[in-house]
Amino acid sequence: MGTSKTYIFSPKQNELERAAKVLAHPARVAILEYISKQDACICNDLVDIIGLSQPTISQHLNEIKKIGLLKGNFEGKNLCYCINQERWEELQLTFQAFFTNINQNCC
Amino acid sequence: MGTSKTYIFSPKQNELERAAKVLAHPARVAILEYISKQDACICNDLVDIIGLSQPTISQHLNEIKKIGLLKGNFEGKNLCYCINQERWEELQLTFQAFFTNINQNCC
DNA sequence: TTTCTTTATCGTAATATTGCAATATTAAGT
DNA sequence: ACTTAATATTGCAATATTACGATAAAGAAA
Repeated sequence: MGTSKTYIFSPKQNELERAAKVLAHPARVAILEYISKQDACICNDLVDIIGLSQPTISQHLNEIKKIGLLKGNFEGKNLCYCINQERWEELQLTFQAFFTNINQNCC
Repeated sequence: MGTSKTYIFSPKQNELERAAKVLAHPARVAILEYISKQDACICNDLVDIIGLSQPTISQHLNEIKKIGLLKGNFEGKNLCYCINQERWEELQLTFQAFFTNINQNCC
């Protein structure tokens, strides 16, 4: 127990769930908002901006990375990354599709 | 620890996070998809359709209710409820707004 | 090479989430 | 009142998430 029974559900349902999970923390929302509004790659300073410890920010960034929302250089001292726009739009469509299907003939 | 530091973030960021959290489980996605595609109120049978136990479904429904996505009759034996369309559109806009702001002058 | 800066990983503690069996509740039907 | 059917609540076990101090790793700069 404690684990979601993902195998019961469709790939699309699990994909939406995975995308939603990334947005299901205000720090990740804040990080994504900040990066997506920058004019260039971001190369540090997230720790100061968000206000969580460096390890915590690192973990959150990793979650965002895992779903493919970041692209850039992830080697060496100074990271340089930004939003992976293709993936961004893909997820945008995923949410859009979810919210678009709804009937209203009811109570 | 184990608790998100929600007080660090803006109301909007926390609102998106709360909405995302509801979608951050495939069962809740499935439940919402099913209800939103019905032509009328739903009055039972979710347990059979989703494939989780009755208490578990009840808990998931409660999470969905808490964010205001369901309206209807919640008293008595046979529940009858459907999507609260106003709230649905509100959350749709919340996600839309989030995904709309993005710059692309980068790597 | 040593030092400094930046990011990642490890280890751990606190809390949250998920799931279900057992039980309670609620109201309709008899 | 008694039974039945549907949903809610309780209690608990397993796992996941969040956060951070300590430490490691990887370059850049001296």
